[in-house]
Amino acid sequence: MTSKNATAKKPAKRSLPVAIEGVRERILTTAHDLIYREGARAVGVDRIVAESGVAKMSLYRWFPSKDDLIVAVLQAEEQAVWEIWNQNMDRYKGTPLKQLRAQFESLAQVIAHPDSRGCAFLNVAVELADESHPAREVVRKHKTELTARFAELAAAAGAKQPRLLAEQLMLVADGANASSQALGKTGPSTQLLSVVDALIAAQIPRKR
Amino acid sequence: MTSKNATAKKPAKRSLPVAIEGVRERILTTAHDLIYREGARAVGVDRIVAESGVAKMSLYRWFPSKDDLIVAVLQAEEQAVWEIWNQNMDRYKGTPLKQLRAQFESLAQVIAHPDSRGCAFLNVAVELADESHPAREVVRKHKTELTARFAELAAAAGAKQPRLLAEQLMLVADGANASSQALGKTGPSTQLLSVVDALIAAQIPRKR
DNA sequence: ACTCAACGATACAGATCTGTATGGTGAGAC
DNA sequence: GTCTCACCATACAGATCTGTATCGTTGAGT
Repeated sequence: MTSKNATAKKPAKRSLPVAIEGVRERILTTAHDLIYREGARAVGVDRIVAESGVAKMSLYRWFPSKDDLIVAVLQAEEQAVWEIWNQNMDRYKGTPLKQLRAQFESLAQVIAHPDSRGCAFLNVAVELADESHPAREVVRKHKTELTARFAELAAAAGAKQPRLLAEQLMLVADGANASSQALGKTGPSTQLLSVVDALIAAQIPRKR
Repeated sequence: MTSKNATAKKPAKRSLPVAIEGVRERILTTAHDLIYREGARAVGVDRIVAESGVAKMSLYRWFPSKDDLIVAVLQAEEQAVWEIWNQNMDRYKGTPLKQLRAQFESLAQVIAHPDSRGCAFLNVAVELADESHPAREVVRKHKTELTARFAELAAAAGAKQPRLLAEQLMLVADGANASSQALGKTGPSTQLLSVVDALIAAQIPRKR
């Protein structure tokens, strides 16, 4: 634990130009990349330090522990997810059914990418089995929020049971992510959209 | 690597009564349990040795390396899965649609159990990111076989596109497992059967 | 010009990991 | 009785892990 700076204040006290913000960001970007590709447990801080080209003490200045770094990585991932989400929302503004389906088209594309290793949140949840791990709370929070937004969209699209449809969609979203890791990107994960369409068809009568 | 016994022969050369078979089995059972509950990377061989009450050298006599032990654990899990599968098949012999649904009722029960930590194969695939890891082949093999059996059942049940339905079902099966780890056993994973029914209804006209 | 803090570089402490080496014990084979 | 081998117990080697300590440098604020 950091002995200095008992008042948990960020080191950048006077200004935060390119240099200072750059170090933290570089660490976070590298950690995000490595942890996603190889796993939070498989990647050590020495590796993150080496590949981000910073000093080890710099990492521990910005992140009190590796666990804190993992939490920060997931929060960064969450931000990236919502950016894509919002892009899809903007593109089909006013047509909730298309917005809903666009999110899954987007997910299907991400999963099909060669570098994809599924859902970063699910992966961390599997690797850090202890549910009291701080990173697990980030996972729960994100998945809960995602489910809520699906429910909103489902309601706006005229679903008979929006909450039910939202949970069904979460199930298949996680399924596509997980399955793509077990059986590759040409396996069952390619059926994501067909399942989504079947579930939507069962709840939203006509339209489109 | 084992220096002795270059001819990869099992140590039990004359007889294998309770004592000899017992040690290997105890190691395997303990490893299965620990690895499933806490993760293959989180659990060390020292821990497995301690909790199974054997000598460390006994572990390395039966399993040349930890990776080999992990492979053996997955193979044992696979065997356990097929036993449950066969029980469900026997119970509804002659009615493929009921057999198919029974497999998912069974899965739903397993997932809902307090000690469940999802699918052992998916978890290992996430933890061991390197797809050339020997354990990953066991995962692929199992999931491929499972998909094939779903397709057989789907065809027997009269599905229009059995292979498509099989892959859809694999997707939701993996989804229920994964989601139960992220959002708990009261979340989207509880919708497994409702999704399965929707997919079946879309492919199998009447019946039942 | 002076100060101060972020930063790089290196070394280190202490724990933990996989795998090996070694010696003692006990039970079945001969 | 003697031999053999699976097994237990312990210690160890060497690598790797998280986190800390230390020193020198640099660059911006005053």
